[in-house]
Amino acid sequence: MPVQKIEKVDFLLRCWEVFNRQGYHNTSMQDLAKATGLQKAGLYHHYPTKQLLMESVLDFAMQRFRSYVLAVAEDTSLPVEQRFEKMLRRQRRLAMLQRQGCFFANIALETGRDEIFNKMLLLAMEEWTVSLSRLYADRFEEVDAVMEARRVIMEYEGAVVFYKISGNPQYLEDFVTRATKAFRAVPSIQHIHHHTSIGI
Amino acid sequence: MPVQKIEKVDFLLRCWEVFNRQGYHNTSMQDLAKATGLQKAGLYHHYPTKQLLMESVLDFAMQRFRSYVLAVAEDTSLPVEQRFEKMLRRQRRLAMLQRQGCFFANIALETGRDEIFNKMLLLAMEEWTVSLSRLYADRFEEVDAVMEARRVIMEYEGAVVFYKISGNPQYLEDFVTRATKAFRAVPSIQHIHHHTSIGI
DNA sequence: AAATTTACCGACCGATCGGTTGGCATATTC
DNA sequence: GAATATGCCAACCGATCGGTCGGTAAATTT
Repeated sequence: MPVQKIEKVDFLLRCWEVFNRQGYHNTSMQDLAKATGLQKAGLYHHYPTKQLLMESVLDFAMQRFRSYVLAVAEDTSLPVEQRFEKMLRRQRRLAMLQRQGCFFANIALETGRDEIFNKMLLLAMEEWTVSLSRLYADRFEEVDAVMEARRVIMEYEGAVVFYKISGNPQYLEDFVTRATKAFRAVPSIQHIHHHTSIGI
Repeated sequence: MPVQKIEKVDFLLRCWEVFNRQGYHNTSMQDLAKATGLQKAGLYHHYPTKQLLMESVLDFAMQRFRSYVLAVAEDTSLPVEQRFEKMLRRQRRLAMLQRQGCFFANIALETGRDEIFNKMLLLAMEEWTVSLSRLYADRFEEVDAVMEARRVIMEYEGAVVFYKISGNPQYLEDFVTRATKAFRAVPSIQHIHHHTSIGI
């Protein structure tokens, strides 16, 4: 076999950048070819359809998100408050790269009704939620921790909407400040593993 | 001049439905023609470009949003807590029509980087914020009322993302419940018009 | 060294894109 | 009733869409 013109990781990264900048429908295979240095037919050698290529890109994006953002939650060398803030700051930084916002939300709102990427997208959002909820674990019971984590992610997604149409990073900055402050304000409970049974 | 095939309001409504269902880039002039009963060239008789047609649709959408959702804030026949909940319930209902979510957010995330509709979109979001913030007026100082209103809208937009990829209305329902409960929990202050000047 | 597998490309496909043109029919103005 | 203005459409434009095909050149297997 001949030499590759581009490594798989580089290839997916370039595609991700284009999809993130232009959206799914507004990105053509021609655009992706140009961005990766291949020809259009070269893309179809590796991926049978645009949709399947996008699924690979989504998968790749999730891996990167996992290692760049979600991994912070597991870094036990940092106190939980710092982990929380660091996670939000990394989310924020991602959103501000080229002012694209949140890749998952972009694709979610654009293609949600088509049901083509929803399974992957929901999986990503729920994994994100679980990850963030672990930081609430010593402050809330599990159900509440998950709900609060989801609420914070929702607020983040909304902040991204404001940021994206205004170009003003203050919306994101305020979000981080507000959420971090609220997190610190919740008192830590000593996590008594109380099963709800009473008596006997 | 010959008879019109369709009233302007009906025309814009049909276009809005299509744009809301399919997004901006994924909607063709052909699609709009079919939805309105005209031919493509007929559209171009009224609007010189697709972009300008969209601007009219955005304007129309804002008018409808104003009268269906924002107007609730001004309905002084209802106590402020009920106005608040009614507004959120109407937002929620709008998002669930055909599961399209929030029209403004859809277009914002799809076209935000293109800078073509951002001015109108930001105007819409800020008008929404101001409207909702009026309900906080007897609970917060103005700056805080605006910030809290914006925060609730952000949370709503995030809830819509979850709803759209899951099809599960519970995300929206929980949002309304949570936000309404939080609103009721804030104590009403007697709105002393204190200018920040001290002494003299 | 022959056969096979792989990475890739130039050229092409029918369909559709946003947009244009010329003209027809109807309602209004004069 | 002639002139004008309007609402609309059939047919068309070059460009681009997602996707296909036949082939070439290089690395690997045999």
